[in-house]
Amino acid sequence: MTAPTKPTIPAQADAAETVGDDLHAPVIDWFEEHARDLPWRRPDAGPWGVMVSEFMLQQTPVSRVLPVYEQWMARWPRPADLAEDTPGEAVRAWGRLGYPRRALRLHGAAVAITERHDGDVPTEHAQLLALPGIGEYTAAAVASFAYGQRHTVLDTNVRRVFARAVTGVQYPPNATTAAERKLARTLLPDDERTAALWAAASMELGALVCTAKNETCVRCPIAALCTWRLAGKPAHDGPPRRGQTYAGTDRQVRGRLLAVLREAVTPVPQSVLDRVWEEPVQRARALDGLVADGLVEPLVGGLYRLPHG
DNA sequence: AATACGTGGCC
DNA sequence: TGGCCAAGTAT
Repeated sequence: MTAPTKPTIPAQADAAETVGDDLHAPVIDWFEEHARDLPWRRPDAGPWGVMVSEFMLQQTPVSRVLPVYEQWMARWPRPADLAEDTPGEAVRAWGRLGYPRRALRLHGAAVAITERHDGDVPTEHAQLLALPGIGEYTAAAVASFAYGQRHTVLDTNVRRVFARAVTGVQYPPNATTAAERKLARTLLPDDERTAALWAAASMELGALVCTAKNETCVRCPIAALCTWRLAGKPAHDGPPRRGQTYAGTDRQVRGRLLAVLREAVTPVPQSVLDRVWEEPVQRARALDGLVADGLVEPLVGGLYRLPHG
């Protein structure tokens, strides 16, 4: 069918096409000067190192990932090495990084890579996306950082940089919008190598300079072009961004239960787990949830351990 | 679309 | 001191 009326191109996207050309060089130059020397960015990290780092960095600061990453890569230097071990060992090695389902999914991804991809991290975005624990962002990140491909890598840092520099607002929307994806595509350099650099550079800018709080515009390579800054840095208006409650939630109980099981060498009796939380209903619900998620394996006789299978 | 999912550092 | 924040994914 033909579209009788072509939607008007939003003025922002139109302007962005021009603006993009002004942003790329300064941001990439800044990156090449100021990029952190992170282990997963070194040439010897390889696609598996990039992928492991991306799993660990989901919602988790670099400083806490570094030591766990080093131990992980030393122990499981290839996907097949991790696949041979139990998922419980992955959960244990995950330590206190948080969101331990990531460890389970990373193990599952390693198994899938071993079975379906001959042990090599796949190169295609669609193949990456099909792996457990890999969503839109991580698929693009691995394809871009590990294989130098041209993808829109839209994480919280990049979204914030775009929101400020181009859209002129302090914070991006709560959830990623179609408009943001469109803007990211518009801003993505045509050249593959430049696009990959741009992805890493715009993310690093958001992580180091254009931060959520206490942004340091004096160090920003595109401050002169930043719409938000030029507008006087107006405060975020819209609906408040949902905070994450934690104290007293099932998540806290799950955390305590799993902490006990991570430290245990032998199966743990129910009675020991019972001590981590007073309230029995919530305690039972949390444990059931962990079992349902595959993070805990119940054995006969009221014993529990990290999953072996 | 909204919600669940860990943990710890910071101001 | 406690809410905010940190390279999201799955349902």
